[in-house]
Amino acid sequence: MANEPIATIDRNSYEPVYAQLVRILLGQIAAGVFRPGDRLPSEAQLCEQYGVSPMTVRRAVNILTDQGVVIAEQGRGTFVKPLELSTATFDLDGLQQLFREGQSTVKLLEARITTATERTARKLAIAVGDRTVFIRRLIFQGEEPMVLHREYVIYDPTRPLIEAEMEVTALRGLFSGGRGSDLKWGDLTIDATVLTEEEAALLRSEVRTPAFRLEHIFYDFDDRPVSWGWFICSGDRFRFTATIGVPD
Amino acid sequence: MANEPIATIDRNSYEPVYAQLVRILLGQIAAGVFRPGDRLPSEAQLCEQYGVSPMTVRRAVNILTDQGVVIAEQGRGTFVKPLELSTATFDLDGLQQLFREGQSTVKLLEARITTATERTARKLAIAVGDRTVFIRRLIFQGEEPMVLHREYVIYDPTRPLIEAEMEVTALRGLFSGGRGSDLKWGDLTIDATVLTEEEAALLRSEVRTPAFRLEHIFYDFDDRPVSWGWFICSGDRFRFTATIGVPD
DNA sequence: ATTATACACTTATATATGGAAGCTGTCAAG
DNA sequence: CTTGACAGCTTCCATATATAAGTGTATAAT
Repeated sequence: MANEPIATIDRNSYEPVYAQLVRILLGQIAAGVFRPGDRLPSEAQLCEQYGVSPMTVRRAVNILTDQGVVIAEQGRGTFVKPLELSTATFDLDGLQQLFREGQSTVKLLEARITTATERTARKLAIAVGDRTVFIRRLIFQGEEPMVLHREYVIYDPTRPLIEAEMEVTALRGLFSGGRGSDLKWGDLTIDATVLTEEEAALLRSEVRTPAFRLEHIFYDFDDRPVSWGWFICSGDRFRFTATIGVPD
Repeated sequence: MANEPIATIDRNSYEPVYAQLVRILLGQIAAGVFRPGDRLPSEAQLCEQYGVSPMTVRRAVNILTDQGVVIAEQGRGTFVKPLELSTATFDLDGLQQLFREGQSTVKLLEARITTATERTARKLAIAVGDRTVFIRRLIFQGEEPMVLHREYVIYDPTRPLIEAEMEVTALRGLFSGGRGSDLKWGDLTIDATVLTEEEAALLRSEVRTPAFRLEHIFYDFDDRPVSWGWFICSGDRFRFTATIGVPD
């Protein structure tokens, strides 16, 4: 009767019991009731304290575990994890918001068939001289040019990919998951770079402004590259953020 | 008898049944058996096909769901998600590897007590002129300087934080989760920048080389900032990578 | 023709139960 | 003092069962 928890489970809530338990435990960790290194109450204790079944407690603890908030050691207990920089994950929400709600417009600067250079051929796993489609787009937010996009797509007359890719909505589809394309997976890398003269002019910025270069290669279900390209984002208009630990 | 799965559950394996099921389903998605937009077999069908209980199937499907590979719609079915750029998450593994296995050494360049400037005071939520500890470190990989670190820590005589922070192992602790510090959470942002003259000299690189600036603020359990600082990583030695979709 | 109901099928949640595996301390035998 | 067996705790895994809730279709009533 000593450890009566302050928060209780609301059986009439729409929020499932296991989710309530996750929320309660997260709140206690955030409030400092359980600190890094501390042991959480055992699952049996949690069952009794909150009046729920073992499987429900297990589910809640599992969620905390693969959220990286706690670590469970068999035979010893469940412990609150200390801060780890390496758990930080940066996502592309900032970039994605660009393509929401029609606040952005895509202007097609160029789209033509070219022959692959040595570099392009290597990236796309084709032969030098093979034909590719080169696309250049500029993404505006209102009147402001925000992102420049260059992309090489393998030229394949049997596929209607070219026409689809050239549509202004193609980019949006990539971000918000539109049509089920025949792309299986992709590799992304972020590099630090500076704007070239051409890029600075298009983005209405100064030459040599620090910028991000988000490179992407997409593969089809035969694991063959389909497209290679990159986004150029001026560094004074973009940043990536992450939060580690358990904020309020 | 039509849909006998090729892979089966190994009851004698150390790998739990639910994990085996996750691996099997991921493999089938990667192999193109189930393509974006397709409906997975219903949970009841999976139960029968693999001879496992509903709860086990549920657990496997749940894992796929919060891995973002599939999306489950109540009453309709579970569907394979198409590629989404926004699901890409970049982690700091590259940076973390720096601190593994003693391959890196930390050289303390400077550590002295200063008074907060306007900018520092704002970041640390203190008054201008309050005392802080300024730390400058250089992280080497072998003979090569890789990362420059600057940090302002609130000066608090009651806490032995200063001595702890000044140890060369302090950085490693932050990355690999050493001692359970009294830090509750932190904010991280990545900016694009270029090396200043001082930074270029220390990192043995050219001035104005593109670089990443990883800024961090850590808070204690009273939600008050404890330290503010940033890492400078030359762009030709660092990049962030991510993979989306289901590769082999 | 339109609307309402019923039914089949789906995922979502929660309970009760049993056992396996790992850690830790105690206690007795050597 | 050391070693080994054992009990009691922990998390981990899997099953069987029941209820709830969303979706779509077929059917019956209006």
